[in-house]
Amino acid sequence: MSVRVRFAPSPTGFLHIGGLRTAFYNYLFARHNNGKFILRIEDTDQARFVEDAEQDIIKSLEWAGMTIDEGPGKGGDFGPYRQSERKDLYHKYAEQLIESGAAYYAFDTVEEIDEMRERLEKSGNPSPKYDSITRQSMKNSLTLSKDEVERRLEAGDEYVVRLKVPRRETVKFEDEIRDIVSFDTAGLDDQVLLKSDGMPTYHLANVVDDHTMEITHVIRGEEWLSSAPKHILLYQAFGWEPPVMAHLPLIMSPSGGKLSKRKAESEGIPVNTKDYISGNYEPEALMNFLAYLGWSPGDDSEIHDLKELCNLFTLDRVSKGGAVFNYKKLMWYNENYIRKTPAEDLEPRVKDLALKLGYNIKSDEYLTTVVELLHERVSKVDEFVSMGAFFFEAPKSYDENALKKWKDDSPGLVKAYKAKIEDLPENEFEAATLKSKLEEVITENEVGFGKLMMPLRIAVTGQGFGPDLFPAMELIGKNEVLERIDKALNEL
RNA sequence: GCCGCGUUCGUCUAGGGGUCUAGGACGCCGCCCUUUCACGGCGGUAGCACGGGUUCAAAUCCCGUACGCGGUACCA
Repeated sequence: MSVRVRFAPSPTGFLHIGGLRTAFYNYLFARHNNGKFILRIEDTDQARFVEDAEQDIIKSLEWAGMTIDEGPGKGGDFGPYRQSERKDLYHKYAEQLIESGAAYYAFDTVEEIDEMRERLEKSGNPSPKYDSITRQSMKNSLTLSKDEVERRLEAGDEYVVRLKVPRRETVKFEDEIRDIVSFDTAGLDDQVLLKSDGMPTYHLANVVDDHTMEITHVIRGEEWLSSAPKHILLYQAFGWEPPVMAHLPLIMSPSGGKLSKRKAESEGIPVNTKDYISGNYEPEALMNFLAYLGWSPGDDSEIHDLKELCNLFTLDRVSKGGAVFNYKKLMWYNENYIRKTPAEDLEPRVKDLALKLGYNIKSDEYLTTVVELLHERVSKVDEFVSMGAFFFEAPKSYDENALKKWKDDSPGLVKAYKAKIEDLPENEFEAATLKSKLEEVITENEVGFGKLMMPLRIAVTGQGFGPDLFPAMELIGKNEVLERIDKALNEL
């Protein structure tokens, strides 16, 4: 049977970085096995539904380099791919379960259940909320007479359909990543399958869809592991063969715990995929990094492109423990990808960014040189226009840290240097000459190279770091450089 | 509380009884290159959670403990 996997997010917000990784593992697995990668939108929670979320998910996957084989907007033989459009199916299967005795109608209101829960907790017997005893005291088709149930249904009373979880049974299954996992049904609630608004819960919809869509492998986050036995029970109740399960380790925050929106942001980690898009991260770098967060190919390699990752990825090499998001390593990947990218591919992107900031770009050649000078120094594309801002406009302020290098003798040295270069003809205002002039000044004044170098850099760029200064000055041009030196001399 | 899952350098990981005085990567530190900033090169720092077994031999297998994480909804 050919491999079919799905990424099944619920459209309750922007695609989270953890969701992106889950999608990616599914994608890699599909491609590795020549299978299909399916997107299914699990929009069964009306209350948390977010209008733009689906588009955000699709855009994010596309940006990350994943192509969807079947899904909303894409089509496929197993649609529709939005659960809200498959309501009839779930009802049909829920009824089937009721007929076979595997599920039942329940008429208790949310309030009544809360009350029951509270009472149980106070009685010091907090654990099973719906064991066979409790359930008998509640209003459902297990305890009510057939006529009464009939009457309530016809009267339009609100009801849910619950799975009748068998008691004192062990549910065992083999997880591709965790081996045998087993649960005792005593700890399982009689899960709601159909909500009173007529929508299915995740559990029903998920099982019905995975089966009807012929999903072969369910690869999802570890937060689903505890629900897996419920799903297994459902497959059994339907008489269906469950798909292979694989529960992925969670991505953790550096301070511990699941990488939540709040935590991530307070730690400076972008949490939504769209933040990586707008933050100008390299998708290949992010995906390479994400692939290695909970998986490794087993050798010492670190850098792989999408195609290689597809070739290398197998579930048996996924690790079990949670993986802490390491932002610095992400940046290392990003840097790597930028260096590998040819300058001419970077140029249009840098141009866009510069234009967005309202910078005036003298010429394409000018931009080419800017990119070349900074190529080995930036770790993210937007740094071409931040670290390299001085290529486009005179420094508006001077970096505080760098200013420590502006000493008492700095103005004198800078003045001396200015005197040496101000009479240079335009066509001799080039890197080698500028450098030799600087050498003259330092020997004449018997000071170290850095004594003049740093102040000069500060004057021209406003920073204490950056690209090779002499070619940079050459590019910026004589008039501008002299103006900047004057400005610094006046202000510092 | 209960249930489940996990635990190798600060972090991501390799390792599946002897080849482990535990390998790689990020980070950090140092040196070299560069009379500037980086890149790069070289080197260093640092880890098998703990306690019991099993075995001639355990990071590797078993059992406990601790700790972490997840779940415990008419949310996914």
